[in-house]
Amino acid sequence: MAKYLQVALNVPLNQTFTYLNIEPSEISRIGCRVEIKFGARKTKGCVVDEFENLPPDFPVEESKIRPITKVIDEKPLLTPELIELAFWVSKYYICAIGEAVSAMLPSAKRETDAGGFSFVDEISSEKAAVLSEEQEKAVKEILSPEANTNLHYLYGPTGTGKTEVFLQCAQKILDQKKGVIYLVPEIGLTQQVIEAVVKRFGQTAAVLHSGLTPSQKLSEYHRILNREARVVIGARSAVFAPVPDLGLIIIDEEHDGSYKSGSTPRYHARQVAMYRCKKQKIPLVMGSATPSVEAWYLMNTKTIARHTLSKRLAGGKMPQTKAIDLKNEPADTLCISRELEHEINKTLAEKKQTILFLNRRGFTHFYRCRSCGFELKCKNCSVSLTYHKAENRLRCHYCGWSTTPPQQCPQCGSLDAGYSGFGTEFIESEVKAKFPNARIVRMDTDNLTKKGELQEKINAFKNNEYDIMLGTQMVAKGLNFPNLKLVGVILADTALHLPDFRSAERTFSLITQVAGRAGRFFPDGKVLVQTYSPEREPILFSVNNQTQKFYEMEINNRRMLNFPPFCRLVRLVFRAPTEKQAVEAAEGASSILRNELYAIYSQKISPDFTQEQKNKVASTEILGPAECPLSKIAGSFRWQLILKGQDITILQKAASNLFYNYSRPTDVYIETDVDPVNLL
DNA sequence: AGCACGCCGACT
DNA sequence: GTCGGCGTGCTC
Repeated sequence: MAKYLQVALNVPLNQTFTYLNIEPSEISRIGCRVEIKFGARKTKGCVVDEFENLPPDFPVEESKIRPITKVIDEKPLLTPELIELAFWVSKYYICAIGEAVSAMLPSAKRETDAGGFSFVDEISSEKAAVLSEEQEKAVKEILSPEANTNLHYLYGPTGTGKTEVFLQCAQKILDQKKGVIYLVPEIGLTQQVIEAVVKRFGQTAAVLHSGLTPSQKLSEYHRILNREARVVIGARSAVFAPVPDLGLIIIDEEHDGSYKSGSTPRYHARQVAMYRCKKQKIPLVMGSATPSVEAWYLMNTKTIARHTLSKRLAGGKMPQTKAIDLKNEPADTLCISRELEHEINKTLAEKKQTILFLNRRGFTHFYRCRSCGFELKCKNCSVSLTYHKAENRLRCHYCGWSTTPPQQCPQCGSLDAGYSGFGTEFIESEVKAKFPNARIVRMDTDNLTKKGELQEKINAFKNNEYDIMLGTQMVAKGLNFPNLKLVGVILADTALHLPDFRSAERTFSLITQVAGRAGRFFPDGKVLVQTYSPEREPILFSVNNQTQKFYEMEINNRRMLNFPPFCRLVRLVFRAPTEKQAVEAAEGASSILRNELYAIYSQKISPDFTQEQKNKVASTEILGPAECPLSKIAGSFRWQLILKGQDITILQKAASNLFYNYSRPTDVYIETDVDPVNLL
């Protein structure tokens, strides 16, 4: 047994700590949790390395090394593969190694989720369906050892049978005695996929979800480690499942935002999966009806192999989809247009169901012309400007540029222009007033804090206990209601106006996904999309089902404005109890970063850089400081800097030097976000 | 991040 | 004279 153990602790320090090993063991302790004394407190850590002799340049005196209190795990919880992955996560996402390790361990504090699942304990093995020609071909190509790439994408509209392809790929990997990780979005509405996996693989499956207690999760880890469970299904953090002899990772609904972690380490499960699969030389297969723009671009450049499913299996037609131009509605219209009202009444009369969808809460402060729909954007960044009432200015939250709100619309000259919007509560009252006899259920995250309530409401709606469901994001995902006939999007523009360069992508994806809910069971299913901007591409292309055209347009925009996938971003958020502190911290950091980049450029730090690399450093931009669009959260003021450049390693180097060496004032916190998914 | 140490103000 | 405010600094 090794004399010294290197222990990673869940503290924001970029180092490990050395302890004396006290418990003899035949096997290596790497990957085991240990209990230790750290300073004055008792805490837990994870062994990431072990050795017999201290290195000659060991930083502290040997007498200072304390023995561990005890070994928690007799057998390692993390394999050497995962320890290596933790070091990669720590370096790539700029977090302490201990923070990366604890994100992988079952005892990690529970990740937030909209609600837990409830599961059947009964195991009814379900047989594989017969594949269509398209599906057969996809399975074969994905698992082909001769494929040009290990990255695969299953692209196809709702109802074309992606799940069955995933399941059969998984089965073939199991037949090779290898394990599978199957990732699904975080939000509790993908229960159908989870049930399908559990039904297909029975005892061989392990489900990692947020409803599990730490001890339940630990027991699932043991089942995974001793090869009892070979298919692991779960949300984002399941990408770290310690599956021995991993053979495949599946990412369902790849476009979904919940694959990006919102707290340290801010990893993206897709990025982690890509790294893990590349290291293990195994395939990664993603799937969606609305791939992320990055993924689509990588398919175009053949970095990811595209496998298209085009045929609707159940025979259901795509629903009839139509945009309703709110500019043509009478002035006293609130949120339900005449046509939508008419269709809801028709659906109620047929005893069928309606879903009304509002794609975002809260964001009401954007400038829009109520005559032509024109909205003001930043001249530098091409994102929507946010109105600040106190100073009466419109401001860009990427670069800080600002302008006074025009009195009349710059495009059509109308005086009926300003800032506006509405939220779920308001719509609920209008729906209640308009359809007094309808049974209405509202679903948004505020409304569903209790665990299990979400699933109850879904089941109740499925059982026809309600006529109208009113909800945000969550109703867009993976739900199938046999009696659903009408889907109404209250205001498709709301996501468009988010001051974020991905707003077009999100708008397109949301409308397309919502539309996929209707018409799966009714040939005359209908989708009505209310908007002030029916001519805007994300809305136009989703309503007309012109997927290719949307991606072409959006990729061109990203290229012109130099946003991902044509550049890389690192975002730094400075949080402080007063605005002054946040601004000053961001300004201080900004000048340090400029010096940092100059030092890298002038080869003080990296004398081995080539001219090409130097050029990349020189073209790196620092945007801001600017106030975050969500300028105050839980009493903290938030300001941000955005690093933009061609080479992610340069951005990471500058950001990590800042993060670990900047002696920040007390009360100021820095959040580092590599490859941010949103900039709010 | 915690937790201790340490040096100044307002209480019994 | 003590209790306690949070600035600074260290943790194998």
